[in-house]
Amino acid sequence: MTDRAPVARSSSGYSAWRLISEELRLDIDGGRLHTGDRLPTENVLAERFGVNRHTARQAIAALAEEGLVESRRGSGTFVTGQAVRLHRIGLRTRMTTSLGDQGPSSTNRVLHSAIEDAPSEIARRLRLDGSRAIRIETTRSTGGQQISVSTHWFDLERLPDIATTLRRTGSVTAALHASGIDDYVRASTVVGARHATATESELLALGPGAIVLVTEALDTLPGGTPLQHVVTRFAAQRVRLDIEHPRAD
Amino acid sequence: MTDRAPVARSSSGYSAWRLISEELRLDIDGGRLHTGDRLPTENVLAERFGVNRHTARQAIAALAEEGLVESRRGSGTFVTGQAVRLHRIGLRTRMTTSLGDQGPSSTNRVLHSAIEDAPSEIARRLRLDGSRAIRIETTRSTGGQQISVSTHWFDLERLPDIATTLRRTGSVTAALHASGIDDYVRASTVVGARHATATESELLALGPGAIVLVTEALDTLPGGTPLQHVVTRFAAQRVRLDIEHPRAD
DNA sequence: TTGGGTTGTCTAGATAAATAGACAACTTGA
DNA sequence: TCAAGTTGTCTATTTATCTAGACAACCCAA
Repeated sequence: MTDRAPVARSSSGYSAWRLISEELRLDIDGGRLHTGDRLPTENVLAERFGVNRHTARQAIAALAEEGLVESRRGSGTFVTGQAVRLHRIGLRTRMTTSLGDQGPSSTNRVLHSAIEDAPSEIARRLRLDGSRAIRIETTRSTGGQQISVSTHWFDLERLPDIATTLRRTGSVTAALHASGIDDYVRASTVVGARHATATESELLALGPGAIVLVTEALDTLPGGTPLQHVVTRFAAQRVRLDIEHPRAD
Repeated sequence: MTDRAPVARSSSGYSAWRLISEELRLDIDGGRLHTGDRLPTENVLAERFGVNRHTARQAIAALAEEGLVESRRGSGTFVTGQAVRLHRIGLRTRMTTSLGDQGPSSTNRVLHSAIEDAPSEIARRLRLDGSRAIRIETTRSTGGQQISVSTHWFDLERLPDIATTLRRTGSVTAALHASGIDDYVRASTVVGARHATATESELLALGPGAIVLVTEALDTLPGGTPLQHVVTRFAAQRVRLDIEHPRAD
């Protein structure tokens, strides 16, 4: 249960109710408050965080709007539960399978594709040698919830049809298969976190200023030939990344 | 360079200048603005984000206070650069080595240790079977920058002296070695992201509302016997997690 | 040297967020 | 049934943030 110092709000750029709602969210998906539990009363929260009851109410209202809690007049505010999904990251990371066993009906959608010159860093990783690249923007949602948005980069010469097949199949694995690639592996993954941009907030149905987990990864053929550079932004409030540690048996 | 829609700030709980400074930070550590580059002028930024020049100034001031940019009267505001550190996560993840090759003088410090009943979920993962646990809070900093805070859980019966040896050596690996454990491996790692709590912000010298990357991991003996459950919160603005993908050769 | 463009600083006013208090509507358990 | 405790709603006030305009201090290139 939340039991921390009053919210420090000396002009941090964050309103008091936002800071409080984030603390409460922590208690909920940190496991200190379970589905069905009653939150502390508005008066208790107000006192605990050193704010007025109305401010505490606004924090609760924000969580209620997300469907995380539900207030009932006369009796209190209750955790309605939330599903944090696990996305597995490992040697054979594939979007389509990693979330599939948890949620129902999940869909990939291609938003946009274009032929461009890749930024130098990406061109280097894909070993483009001056050839152009295909950039594809996709989103993924499962169980009615937006999970992630991705930017994929492919070598235009090596995979000229990847955009159309990806648009048709909705799966990178299937699209690569259609291009004669039966297997690929994850060569590197770097994880960071930051605030969502306005565009990301819209695509992922997040409040502005919400947090995204950012993975930047390179997929290659088993031999090491680079295939895909992909940057994925996950809605941090809905996803945890589960990292695979293969045993060196 | 930032070229996005005006900041949507319809009572999001985030002030306009904070949203703008986060967008600018993105341009900087996303590689669109390099060290030495000049930011757009205050008037341009104000127009681009649809705010008053004073609001744009406040966004810049926040970045300047972090040392990310530097304003020079008459000529403009320039990126002073920033070091994002890579923390490697893999089968043999150890704090002491993973950041060591990048930065100079890095130190681990034990803040607190106590003998407690572990939360049920952690007790299960450590297979405590009713025995008590040792909880140890540590911080890590390198090159004068606070990197992370961790909460470690150990089995009291199995490792009764871990707190004192950890306090003396400053290294989990060394402390385990002193208890006769020469090797251990990372069994699982789950990564998430959220806003920092007030305590974390203080320990990591972050502004309130800053973001932490949270890893929750289990270390075991090579045979699978659980040793340590550890939750680490990294300052997201200073750290990226670099995930190891061992090749199945 | 000069003029245009940049950041720094000041004043004032408008808008939004937080505080303060009161009371109604409702639930629950004694 | 009743009393205590809870959330919902309203008004008013204070405080913080954002806007608006003006001008000084400074840099730099023509």
